[in-house]
Amino acid sequence: MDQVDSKILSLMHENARISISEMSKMIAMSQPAVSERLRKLEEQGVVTAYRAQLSPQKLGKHTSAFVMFKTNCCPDFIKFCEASPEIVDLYRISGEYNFLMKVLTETSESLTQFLDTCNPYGFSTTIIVLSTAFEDKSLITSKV
Amino acid sequence: MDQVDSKILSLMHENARISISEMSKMIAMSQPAVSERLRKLEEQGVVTAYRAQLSPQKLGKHTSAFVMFKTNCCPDFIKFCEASPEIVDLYRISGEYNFLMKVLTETSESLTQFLDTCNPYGFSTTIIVLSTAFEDKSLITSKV
DNA sequence: GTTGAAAAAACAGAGGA
DNA sequence: TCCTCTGTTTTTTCAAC
Repeated sequence: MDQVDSKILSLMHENARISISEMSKMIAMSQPAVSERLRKLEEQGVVTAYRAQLSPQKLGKHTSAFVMFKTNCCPDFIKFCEASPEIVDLYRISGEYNFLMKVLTETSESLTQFLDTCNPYGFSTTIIVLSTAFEDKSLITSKV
Repeated sequence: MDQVDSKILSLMHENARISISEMSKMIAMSQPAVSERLRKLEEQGVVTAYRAQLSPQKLGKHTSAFVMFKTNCCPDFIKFCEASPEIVDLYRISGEYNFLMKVLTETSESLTQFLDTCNPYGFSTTIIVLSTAFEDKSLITSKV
């Protein structure tokens, strides 16, 4: 992991569909060399996936919320969460609550309906997202 | 936005570096047709970005937390957050707190140091992430 | 790490259901 | 309108160095 790798990761964070040849021009290195470095970063698990980022709004998901949950049936609860399309992220947390999840629903009504389906598993507190200032800031501080 | 578009978005969520030609085989449609559909989805803003997903651990970020913040100097606070590399996500929220942020730091010590830098802006509550059950579940429920 | 040739993919235009 | 077919250009892969 040197500065060239950092630059590759930084470019890939900006646009994961950039071609290897374009990257190779930007970092002044031959295309097979860049290709091999990227392959190694994938192999080492530094790059875990390449994902298209989709607009929730354009897909009809207009309500976003974080829900903190307190449950004592963890394995079942995790299965339930995996099967719930509304839940995009699920974290195990410390403190009064067990879990924190990010939820996307069409409307506040469908959020209510979703919360009702969670009731059998325990107690929750819901934090409504009013707006997103920014998301997915790069983990890499690339020089050059 | 028909089922073919859904399938394209689903494939792109799984692997954003998939080639158009491979997708065209999978959905039994010619390559220019798939290419044009993807172009339109980008143009319409359904696809907002393509990002490499990086492993925080492999980049030395071993501590993950959500921090709720209460501040009365919003514009300045947002600028501060944008300039803080530890903060990857920032949301405006309803309730007792103003903001919710996701923070990644190297250790719990560096999390403490980060929280100290936030002090001038208001009050915070920190939720430590013990583990991630899952993240970035697909927004698309693609048939076929 | 570079170069250069072969294979694959993306692009752009013409024409058809 | 949306798709397919086809030829051209670009990119990727793989050999040898």
